[in-house]
Amino acid sequence: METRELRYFVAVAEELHFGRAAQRLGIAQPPLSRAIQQLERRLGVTLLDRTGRTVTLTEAGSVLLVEGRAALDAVDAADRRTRRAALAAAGHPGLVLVTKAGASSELLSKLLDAYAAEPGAVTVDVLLCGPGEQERLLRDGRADVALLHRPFDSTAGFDTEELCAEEQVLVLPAGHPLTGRAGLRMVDVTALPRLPMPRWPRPDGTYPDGPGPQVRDNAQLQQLIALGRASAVLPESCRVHLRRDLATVPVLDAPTVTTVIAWPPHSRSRALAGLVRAATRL
Amino acid sequence: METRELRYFVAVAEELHFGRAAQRLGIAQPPLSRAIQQLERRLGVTLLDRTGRTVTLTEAGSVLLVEGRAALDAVDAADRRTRRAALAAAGHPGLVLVTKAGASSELLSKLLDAYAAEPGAVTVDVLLCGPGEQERLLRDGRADVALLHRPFDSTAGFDTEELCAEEQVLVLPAGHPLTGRAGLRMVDVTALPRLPMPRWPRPDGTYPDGPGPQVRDNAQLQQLIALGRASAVLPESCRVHLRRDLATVPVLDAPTVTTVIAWPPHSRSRALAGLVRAATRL
DNA sequence: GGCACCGATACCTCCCGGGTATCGGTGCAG
DNA sequence: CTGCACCGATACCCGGGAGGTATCGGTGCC
Repeated sequence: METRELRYFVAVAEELHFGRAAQRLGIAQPPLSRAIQQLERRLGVTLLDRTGRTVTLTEAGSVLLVEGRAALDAVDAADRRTRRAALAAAGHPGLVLVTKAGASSELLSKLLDAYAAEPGAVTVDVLLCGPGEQERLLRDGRADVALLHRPFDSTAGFDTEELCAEEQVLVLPAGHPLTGRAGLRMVDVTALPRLPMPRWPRPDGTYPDGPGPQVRDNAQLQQLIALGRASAVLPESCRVHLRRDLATVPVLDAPTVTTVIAWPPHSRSRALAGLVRAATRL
Repeated sequence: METRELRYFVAVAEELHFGRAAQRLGIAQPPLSRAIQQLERRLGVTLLDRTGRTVTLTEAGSVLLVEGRAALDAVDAADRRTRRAALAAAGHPGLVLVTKAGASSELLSKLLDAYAAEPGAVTVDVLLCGPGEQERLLRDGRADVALLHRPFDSTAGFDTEELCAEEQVLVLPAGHPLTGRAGLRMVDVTALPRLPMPRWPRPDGTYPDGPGPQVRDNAQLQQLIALGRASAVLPESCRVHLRRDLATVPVLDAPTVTTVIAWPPHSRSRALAGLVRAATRL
């Protein structure tokens, strides 16, 4: 199986439309149809049902969508990591660390300081991204190491080391009646129809349905909470960089958030090992 | 990057010889040379040093060897898992479980029995293989799930669940003087020049250097021990299927062996989930 | 210094990936 | 029910590139 075929199939499987997929790939529709047919013939498997006017994935097709994406990420990772290894050999070493924008900033700066103090430390570029993007960046080689937050982020397929665990708090506009409470339960939180949880974009840019406002970043979220249009349950470490017009109340039965440092398995980089060592010593 | 290019590069990187690599790939040498050059040009990276008569890997080349193998495994896995998904959809479901030949046989049979008793259980094909091959089989899709033994096997990149931990014992010919001891230390074991540890083949079929005899499977190993030509440190569960003319002595400071059940991340199979559930309930 | 070895180059062929034009089936509007 | 718009498949053509053979050029060893 060639990566070209995989890329073509993934495009069709995502669009469920040969014309749009071809457009996205920058080729005409007929060659795309033929490539998919050839792929199906070589695999001996029907991947798509073209019944009438709609295209749907077969069982095997959805497996290939998932596995094919993973394989393409692995190929991309090979490409990028090779390029970066060449740069590193040419005297420009460096690590790319990715983490969710606005999370664990305190831990992160402590980590960077601790690592920078080590002998032989290397420049660390920090990449901030939206929720759910980190795993992708780590898998396809755009990043070398990530700070992930269980249970929100999946650590499947990575090596990890736990760094810290923290409870979660409900973030409210200052002066809200609940502010006086010493602790809340999740049922109390979901019983706040006037302050619904905001909706974050999915990796593809669309938003899930629900009552809450759409939100794109942390500043937006805080403003909405301050305006009394939303509330949010966040790890307690968020308090240090919260606006002054917001208050927090511990949520006693919210899941504990564990911050972990994660990296792709089989990493052999000396610099990465040093960073992980520095992290575990924090 | 196309998988063809990756396959070519991996062949050359493993052989460190364009002629042999071309032969292995079933093509002539000149197209192979050109393909590698083109790959280097497209990456903008020198992968191989052709200084005079020998070919060596550059730093970037060794990265691409490791990453490229992983990527090719991922592509193979996509292929195989898609085929198997089609078979499963056609009414022939089934799981392939791989484990080291001669290890954890008791645990394995208990696991298979427990799983078979579950409602909706599916046929489980058991694949036995040599040491170090399991991870490969799991990564490239030839197996769905594995029983691995830490710290011998690496679980990097897989999801795992611990099943049991056991201490290790030294296996000796019956009647050996040490047989009477209640426990040993590793220093006692390495101080047995007359009974050296055997040498197992590496994944590529070659043997490491050392004083011990070469050994290919469990029966060979036991015969060599019975003959007084070798000894071995093995998990204590091996005792149940040991020949009668062998004896065991606990090794107190040998690393604990943990048997884990491992599967590729992102597995969405119902059958696999059932098997893992059965395993954790053992 | 000659020779054997090995990767690179030159040059040719043919397959296959991609393009355009068109067909054929499906579902919706009027 | 009929026409039409939509969409994937087919027919056919073209060009690039992958693969083959012959050969060159550099290196190291006898």
